[in-house]
Amino acid sequence: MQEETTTLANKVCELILKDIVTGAIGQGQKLNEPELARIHGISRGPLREAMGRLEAMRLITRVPNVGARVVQLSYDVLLEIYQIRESLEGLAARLAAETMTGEEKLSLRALLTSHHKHLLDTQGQSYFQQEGDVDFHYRIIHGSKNQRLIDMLAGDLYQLVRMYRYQFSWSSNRPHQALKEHDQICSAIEESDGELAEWLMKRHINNARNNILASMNHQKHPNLEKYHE
Amino acid sequence: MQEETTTLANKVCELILKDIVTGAIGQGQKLNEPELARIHGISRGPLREAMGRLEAMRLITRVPNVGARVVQLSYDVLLEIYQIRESLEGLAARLAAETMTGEEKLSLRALLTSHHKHLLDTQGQSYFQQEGDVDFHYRIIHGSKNQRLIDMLAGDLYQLVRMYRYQFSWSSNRPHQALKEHDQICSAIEESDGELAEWLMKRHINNARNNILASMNHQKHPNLEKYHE
DNA sequence: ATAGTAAATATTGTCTACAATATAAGACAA
DNA sequence: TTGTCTTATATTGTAGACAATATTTACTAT
Repeated sequence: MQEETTTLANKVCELILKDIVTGAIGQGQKLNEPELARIHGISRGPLREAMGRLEAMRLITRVPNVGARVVQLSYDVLLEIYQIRESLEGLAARLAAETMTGEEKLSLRALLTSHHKHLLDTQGQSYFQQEGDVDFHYRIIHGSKNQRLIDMLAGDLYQLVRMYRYQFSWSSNRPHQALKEHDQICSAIEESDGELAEWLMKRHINNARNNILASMNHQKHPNLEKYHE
Repeated sequence: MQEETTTLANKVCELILKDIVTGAIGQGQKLNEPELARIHGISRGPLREAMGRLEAMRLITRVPNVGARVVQLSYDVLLEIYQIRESLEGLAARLAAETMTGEEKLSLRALLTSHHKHLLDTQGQSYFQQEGDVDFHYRIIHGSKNQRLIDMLAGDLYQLVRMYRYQFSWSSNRPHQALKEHDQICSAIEESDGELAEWLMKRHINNARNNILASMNHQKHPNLEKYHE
């Protein structure tokens, strides 16, 4: 029983998505259709379809008759995203607190326990911290049970967040504090206190936002050298 | 100076979008590619690109090797959307209050004045009320200056809201109350009181949501007869 | 040298044809 | 009649060729 009925456009979209998120295809870089098609061994038809999806999730921008380029990351856009995340993930936390099952809550707590353990073992190794943060938020988003909300947050928006994490070396340098905040949010959810969960999540994301703002003062343009080509 | 450098896919996308929103292409209806292409006098290439965009804004759903269908509207999804709107438009109202220029504020007030006038003239004709409501929210969304937020609210999400307005005959039956709430929001914005603007907007949308919930009890499935084919 | 213009090239947009898959129709057995 | 299998049809996915637009290059005039 193979559920994976997919298409060339889907597969290539995934591949290009990864290259853009990790920076293998740099910011602002032009996407040449014949070249990309040749690289992936497909024709331009499915390639253009893949590019259409990347455009829909705003990882590339297209101009008619001119072509497509990878978006340019900036602190301004990052702050825009965090404003939106604060609102939407606050909502997600409230809904999660109201609708998560006992099983889901236990699983969420187990996730935090493992994060705590890893944090002690590795003295806050940043890579794990990043992925762990993504996991935690991911769980809560899905716990909201609001499909549209899930699509918005866990779909397009998070690809951009991942892209920033890879390429904007701001590297959450407050792992212990973040974990503590996660713990508070988890507790509120366990007690089905939606109002508190929302408030804590919004503060948590706002703290992360302030962390970014602080790092802006140190390194104004962290990766201008990547604007090659 | 013609700025409208567009493409066939763009134009046809607009046309099909309109047909879906207004119901000319009914809910759940299959979209046949050769047929649609013939109707619009284009080939399947640009048509598929147009359909990709409609899929991205979640007006149609596609299954590989099977095809595309118009989404089915439901009260559950409508409530999901209103939860999201409450959060995001609340944020938009706060940002608008903080960043709108004096000129924009004057224009917003003028809009409300004209709405008030029309409401008196027509005794709350519902069509105008609907469009007026869209206009008001549209202005505030753009006043937020957060491009990502603008795209999310004024782009994909509002097409769905429009679709519900056309096909889910819930017809805002509280025009005077809604206008009064708009007036309050506008005042908060004029005074640059972001916190109040956000709170008022959230309550405004929550009221609309409750209005929908109330109508759910009267007419459970308002347009099941449209599920033809 | 530089600015402007025209030809040449490259890239994107679109169409047509073909391959792969799914759906519908029909034949056969229970 | 009903259910299943086979065949036929229709529809979607993909490839390749052509048209339209943009970009680059080369050339001329100032």
